[in-house]
Amino acid sequence: MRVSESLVDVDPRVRRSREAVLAASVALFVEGGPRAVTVEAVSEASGVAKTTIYRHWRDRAHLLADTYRACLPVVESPDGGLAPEAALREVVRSLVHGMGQQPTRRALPHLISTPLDPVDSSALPADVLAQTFASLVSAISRAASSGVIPKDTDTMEAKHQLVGFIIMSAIDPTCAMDDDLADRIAELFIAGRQLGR
Amino acid sequence: MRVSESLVDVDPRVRRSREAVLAASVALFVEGGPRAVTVEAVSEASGVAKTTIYRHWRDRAHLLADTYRACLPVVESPDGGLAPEAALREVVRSLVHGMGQQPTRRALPHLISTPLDPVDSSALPADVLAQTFASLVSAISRAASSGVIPKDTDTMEAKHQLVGFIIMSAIDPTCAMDDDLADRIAELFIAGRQLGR
DNA sequence: GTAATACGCTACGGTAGCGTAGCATACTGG
DNA sequence: CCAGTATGCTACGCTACCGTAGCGTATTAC
Repeated sequence: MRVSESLVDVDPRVRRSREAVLAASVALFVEGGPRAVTVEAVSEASGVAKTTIYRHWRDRAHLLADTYRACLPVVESPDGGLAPEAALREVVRSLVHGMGQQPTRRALPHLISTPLDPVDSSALPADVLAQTFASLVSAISRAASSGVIPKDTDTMEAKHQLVGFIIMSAIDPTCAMDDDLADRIAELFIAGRQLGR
Repeated sequence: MRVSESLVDVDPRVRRSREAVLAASVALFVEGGPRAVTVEAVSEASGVAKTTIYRHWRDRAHLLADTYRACLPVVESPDGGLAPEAALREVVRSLVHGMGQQPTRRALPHLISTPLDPVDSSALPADVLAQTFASLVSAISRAASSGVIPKDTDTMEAKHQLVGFIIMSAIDPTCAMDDDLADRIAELFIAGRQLGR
């Protein structure tokens, strides 16, 4: 029917409720992980009645899935006109920036383990987290095929290397997630790949 | 009173029960995280009566803490006679090996997030995970002060770099956690540090 | 063999959370 | 102003899980 209906909820009451619920839900998830996201806790924290929550989400699993999504950063793909090396650096910057944002940063450990939870993963898209790193993977591939890093580079291994560095930094609350760090991560990665073996 | 009593349980019934419970508990934790470790589930999976479990562990939190510990790898410190670079490579090998072992490997995502859980972390020593990386940190420090990597290396940053690489590899079930990988991780790290900036 | 002890079993009481029903109230769009 | 609709509220029934009590049985050490 009308596609716009799901995007632009005309009734401001609906918009208000949804936003309040999701904000509270994210806050609870960040603070205490999936276990803290109970419908009753969300209701109390948001000021939205429990019954109203169930009018917008089929069950707790669907609410949790939306919460999970809301915690993930949006990593934009780099400008297609950029050279492979610059594009790689740009993606790393974007990733570091995204991972450094609240609530992503504090939710990160939970974001990693929640998809494995046999209860809480029920309605959770398994590839949402992987999707966050899609542009990084393609940037690595471009860098490899263009010779910025060795052509026989194992893309997945390189992904583990970069993502691991970024995530561990983000998990450490004392770590500044700025462009300096991003550039250093990219630099150490490229330098090691060029020299190593 | 007798210190030995807690270490050497003379009664084999006690030993049997404890081992059966912990084995089942670890299996449940690996499979479904802390949420799956319910006293009743452990009881059923182990064949040990619930009341017996409570005779050995004060409450669920203490059982979970032991389970958590049992999932962590033991990383031995490298031989003190080893040169800094060799020692670093050795620690990385040991870490990669330890993280590649079951049940550590599959439990890893849960091991990262559980300490942050306001419920399940109640009796969980916060530094147990960090302790696992203690020998790595000291190896990095030695490598830096001896000039294998730049002397002004940020130890914590280097730790994030190495631990992140290792953990992300371990989380990927398709990744072979062998000495080849360990050596490559160490090599890429050192090469990048020597050349980068 | 015998006393000590660990264990299994059943049955509790209590709590937290899920998801629903029904009805009254407040808000929104026209 | 009015009809439609979203919301709030109370009260449920249901399930899973925690932690305990009491008693009979089996295993162990001596």
